[in-house]
Amino acid sequence: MPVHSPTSDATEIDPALISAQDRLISLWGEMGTHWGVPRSMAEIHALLFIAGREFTADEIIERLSVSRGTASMTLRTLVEWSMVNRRHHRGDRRDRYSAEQDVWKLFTTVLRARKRREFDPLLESLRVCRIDADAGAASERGTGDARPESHREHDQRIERMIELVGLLDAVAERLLGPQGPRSEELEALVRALAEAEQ
Amino acid sequence: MPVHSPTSDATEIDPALISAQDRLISLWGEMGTHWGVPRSMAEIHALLFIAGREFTADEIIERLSVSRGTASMTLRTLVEWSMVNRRHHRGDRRDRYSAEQDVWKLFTTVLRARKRREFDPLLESLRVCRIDADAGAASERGTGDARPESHREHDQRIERMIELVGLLDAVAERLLGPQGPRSEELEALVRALAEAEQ
DNA sequence: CGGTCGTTTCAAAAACGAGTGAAATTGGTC
DNA sequence: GACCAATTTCACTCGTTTTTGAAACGACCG
Repeated sequence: MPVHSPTSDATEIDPALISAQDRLISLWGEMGTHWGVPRSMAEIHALLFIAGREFTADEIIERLSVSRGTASMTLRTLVEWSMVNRRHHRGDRRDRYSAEQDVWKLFTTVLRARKRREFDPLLESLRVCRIDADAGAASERGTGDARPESHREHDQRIERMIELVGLLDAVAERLLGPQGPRSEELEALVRALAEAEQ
Repeated sequence: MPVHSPTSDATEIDPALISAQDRLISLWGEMGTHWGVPRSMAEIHALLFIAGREFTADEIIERLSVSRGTASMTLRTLVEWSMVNRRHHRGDRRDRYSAEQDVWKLFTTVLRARKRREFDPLLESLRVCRIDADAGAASERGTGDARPESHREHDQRIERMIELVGLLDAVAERLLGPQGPRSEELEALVRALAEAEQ
């Protein structure tokens, strides 16, 4: 076995390191449950990130005591979401998994995913919550009734929500950039905002 | 009963309005489940927001078909988080609940709550995930060993996470301001960021 | 090809969290 | 201070989501 491709046993017998990693893995798993991410998914990602090297599925399974099924499904999802890379090594049938090490890229990846999966559809659904003046009013236009006050107020509230969500969406868009995230620029922008004078 | 204090029956017999409200309530409840907020909590808040008037607990219970217990617990939490105001009316033992109508204030309220409940403790916990050079190294200082490479790398990764979370925390701090949120300013800031040149 | 190793799928179990409703409590009233 | 209405609490139920583990699948190797 080549020296530069050490196994888990060879590299990770350092109790202080292991225990520090475990603290982060537990913490991250706990955070996950508060943010709608399955605990094992967060834990697996935390392990790959903090160890900063490639793992085979079996190493992950053993280290975190998760089932084969969970590891497989979770890794697939993490790869789909571009949080983890899968690599095939010649001469080894086992795939190796590793996590993006740039925390800013991680951040934008998550932001992008949530925007696409939640903000964009939300914006669309909100529009449907308006009381369309045409739809209902058309049938009773003959009465000469103006649109009821209550309808106008309702629509104003929806409109304000749309405006807020749309604005946040635009901020995300701006941060992500039109053709993929650019970490340095994003970081600079956020830093500027954080440090702006009170 | 005074005319200016109409009951649910008196004000809300407009099917178009009710159904539009219901659409929003369902949508918001659904969003809640994706963001770690109990469905009923999101629904109750949506109802109070979109109706834009005060409700008694019983009105909420009937309108949303939730149990007394859920209504009580949820309203308490919503009031704790300053998302909903409770008001006592003289001559009526029932409390009335209403939601903040300014969506920007809502946004800052949520931001503030999540920051306090999640970001701040997270930052604290992350620090504990470092391999403190003093703690472990002290016992084996005699060996003359420098701090292992693996420990330095580990701490660097943690440090980068702390930096990211800390920066987001600082942005939130900046947006919220030192003595409570100021909606107009916040809105202007976010608008500027959204519209900045690409 | 047949065997081996690794991955994926899926039905069932376990764990978790939300919701219920009756009982206890509170607070106001006569 | 006893009663009544409203609110809160909490042990339990119910539904969902997560996790498991075994079986099916697929790919690579000799």
